[in-house]
Amino acid sequence: MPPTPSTFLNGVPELLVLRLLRDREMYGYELVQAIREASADQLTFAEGVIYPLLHTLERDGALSTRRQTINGRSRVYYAVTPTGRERFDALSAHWRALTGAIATVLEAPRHA
Amino acid sequence: MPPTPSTFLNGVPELLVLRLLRDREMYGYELVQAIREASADQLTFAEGVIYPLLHTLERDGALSTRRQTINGRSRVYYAVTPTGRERFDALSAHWRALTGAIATVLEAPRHA
DNA sequence: GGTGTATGCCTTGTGGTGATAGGTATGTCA
DNA sequence: TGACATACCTATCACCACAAGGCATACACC
Repeated sequence: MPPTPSTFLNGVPELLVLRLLRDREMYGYELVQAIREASADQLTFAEGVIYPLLHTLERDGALSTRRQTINGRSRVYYAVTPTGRERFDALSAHWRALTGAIATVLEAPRHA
Repeated sequence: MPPTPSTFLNGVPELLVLRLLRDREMYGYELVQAIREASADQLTFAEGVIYPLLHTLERDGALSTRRQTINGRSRVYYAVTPTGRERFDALSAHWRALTGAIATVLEAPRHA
């Protein structure tokens, strides 16, 4: 009966991943926690969401990868490419436009 | 390659339908245009989205219906029930919490 | 009379995506 | 030894917006 856990979250993982990687390169496992921490535990996307997303973004040319072994564990660092930067800018603009429009409808005094 | 047209829109039709019906009862066809107009054409949900949604909300007890024939055409008016009102309040709160959290991540100066 | 447009309802099929639930492997610490 | 964190991955499911139709009546225009 209650809305599904993913209500309002369509597209959000991609938006946040690109946003965080805009600051600095990170690896998947790190991103999962970074999103949770940056949102004060309000946003949590599991690895099953992040890893496939990273693969898609890399395949689309939005991210580049760099492999590195640290303490015997292998990490795959992702960085935003110029294409990815454009993608983030477009996504971000889309996000602002939509949330603005929705706020307009929600806050309108009355709908005659 | 660009994000799908429905990016960021998961759950939004339900939120807006309940919001508009909170003001006054409306029928499906009317809601389709009301959403478009209330958002200055920035938000458009076709009948294929709205009608099934109305049926689901009615089945869940969030909406009640009233049939009326006007000018030979049959209309189905929908009104928010107390259950629907609660649902809207919950959805609305969820919306504000998520958009707030996302804004926090987006606008953070830097993610160390 | 015929044609197009608006009104008003509806359904089916598909694609995209977050969620769930696994699996594999190494390092660390009690 | 066992438990837990780290770090990668995949397959399957459920949900929902979208596209693309269908059906019927009213009305305007030519």
